[in-house]
Amino acid sequence: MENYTEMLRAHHLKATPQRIEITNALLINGHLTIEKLYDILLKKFNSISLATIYKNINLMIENAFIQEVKIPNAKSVYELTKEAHSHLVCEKCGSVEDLHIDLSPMKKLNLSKVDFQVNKVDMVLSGICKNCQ
Amino acid sequence: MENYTEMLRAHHLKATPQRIEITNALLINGHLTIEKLYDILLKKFNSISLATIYKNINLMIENAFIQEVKIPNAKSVYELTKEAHSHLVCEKCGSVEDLHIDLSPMKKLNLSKVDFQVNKVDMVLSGICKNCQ
DNA sequence: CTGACTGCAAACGTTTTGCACGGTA
DNA sequence: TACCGTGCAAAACGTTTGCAGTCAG
Repeated sequence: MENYTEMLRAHHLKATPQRIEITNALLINGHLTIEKLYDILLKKFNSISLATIYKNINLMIENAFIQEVKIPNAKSVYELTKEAHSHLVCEKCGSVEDLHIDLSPMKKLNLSKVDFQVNKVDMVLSGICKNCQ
Repeated sequence: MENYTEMLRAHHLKATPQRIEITNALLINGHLTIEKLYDILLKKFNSISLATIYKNINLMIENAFIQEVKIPNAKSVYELTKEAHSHLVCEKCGSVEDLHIDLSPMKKLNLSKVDFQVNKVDMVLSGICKNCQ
């Protein structure tokens, strides 16, 4: 928390209560849609605006504090930026979990037949989570 | 072409000129946004409606003829359904190419520590394509 | 104290819907 | 011929913008 206050200031962004609560909600919940984030923040600020959520999400994406995760057949979720990882998405309950798996071999495509310089790998594994099995 | 006419009928969908042109455009172009698809179809049908495009895209997704590909920082593209594969997206020119690479090892996650039954793997590699290097 | 941020309302772009007409089977 | 599909217009949705008041630094 204090952590993100400093991070915000380091990027010349004011550490408003709304912004701190956004990072907090993501820290606790891991992955959130705009909708759920709004619901959560409404409990803390009874008159927070969706516009504020959008403005801050976009600002924080630009500053690389958070990232959007696009998911097949579902709304995007947002998460705090951490080391590169993939995602497990449950087709039943919609839960999203991180999967830390080494995809660096994928970055060496330029050495093989396909001539493409890979900068980033986004992988989503869809299936059934532990609880839903 | 005749191919898709049959496929449509097999699914109790009428093989209208608009639908045939959609499959045709995807067959020729590989990956298209709604926007580009609309532009292409406008040249064949000077009064085609965006509503028609959307209705048909959704219908054909439901019938598994085509698939949506969600791309980081860009609009979704649509492609004809074929065997599972990944995508190479150029960050400079925006081009999308198929990459046929074996990801079946990813499906065996349930055998390891992570208990998750993987049904589908969606991977997008972002970087710089051959032409843009 | 001052510029940045919030919340509201309006605007915007994209996607969906309802309906009358037209075309496929 | 019967019904499905098209095109139009309007509506619904998610997101962005402009602005006046407020707050963090």
